[in-house]
Amino acid sequence: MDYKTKKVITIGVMSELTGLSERQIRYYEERKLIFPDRSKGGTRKYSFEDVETLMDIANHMEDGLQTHEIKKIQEKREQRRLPEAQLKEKMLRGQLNAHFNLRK
Amino acid sequence: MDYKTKKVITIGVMSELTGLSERQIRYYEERKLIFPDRSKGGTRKYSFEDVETLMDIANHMEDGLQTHEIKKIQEKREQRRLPEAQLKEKMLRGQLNAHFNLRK
DNA sequence: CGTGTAAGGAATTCTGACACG
DNA sequence: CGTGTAAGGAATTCTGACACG
Repeated sequence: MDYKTKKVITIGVMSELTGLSERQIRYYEERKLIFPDRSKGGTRKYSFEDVETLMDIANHMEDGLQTHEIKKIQEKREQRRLPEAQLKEKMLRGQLNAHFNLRK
Repeated sequence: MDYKTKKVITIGVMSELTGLSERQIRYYEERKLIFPDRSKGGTRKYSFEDVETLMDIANHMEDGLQTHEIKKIQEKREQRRLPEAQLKEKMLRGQLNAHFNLRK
């Protein structure tokens, strides 16, 4: 529906758009920083929003950050974007997970 | 720059987005109704604006119009979209072409 | 840790043509 | 006229691995 979030871009085009190598783009996916869709055949599909995310990642990498640090930043950004109710629910789930993980 | 006009979509995705076959999409290009970019390798790249254009074409085809009729409609639409100055210039060029074609 | 690369295979796309109508 | 299809080839993408560091 939305031009911004519709996943339609191949990794080759993404590479041109962001200046990153395909290797880098796939690696950031492995590190859970980017989440492409897949075609039936298995080829990755990205959105324009993903282009912005990748350029953001590229900037952070230039600053010498590690992928897990960038992941943290993304999570905080996501929290700030959430409404109150959802945020509380999310935090509660996190506490529950921590609780049960400790008891295991 | 613009999500709407940037050519980044492959023909396979276009086919899914519009419901048209790749054969149909290529044919409309042959009839000068749609103008994809090409990658270095030669694969077609479309924009979201092209998606809208194709769906418009699909509607006209359902109405039983022929491709050259749809082409005419596109040209009129393009004229309406042009500012005065450009329009006059365009018409003048057309007259000049007609003139020289006649004298050939 | 982050990225390049060669390897082999699979998915995707391309063109020109034949077919039908 | 508009579209399907089989054909052969080329471009694109995929994964897992080795390398460097």
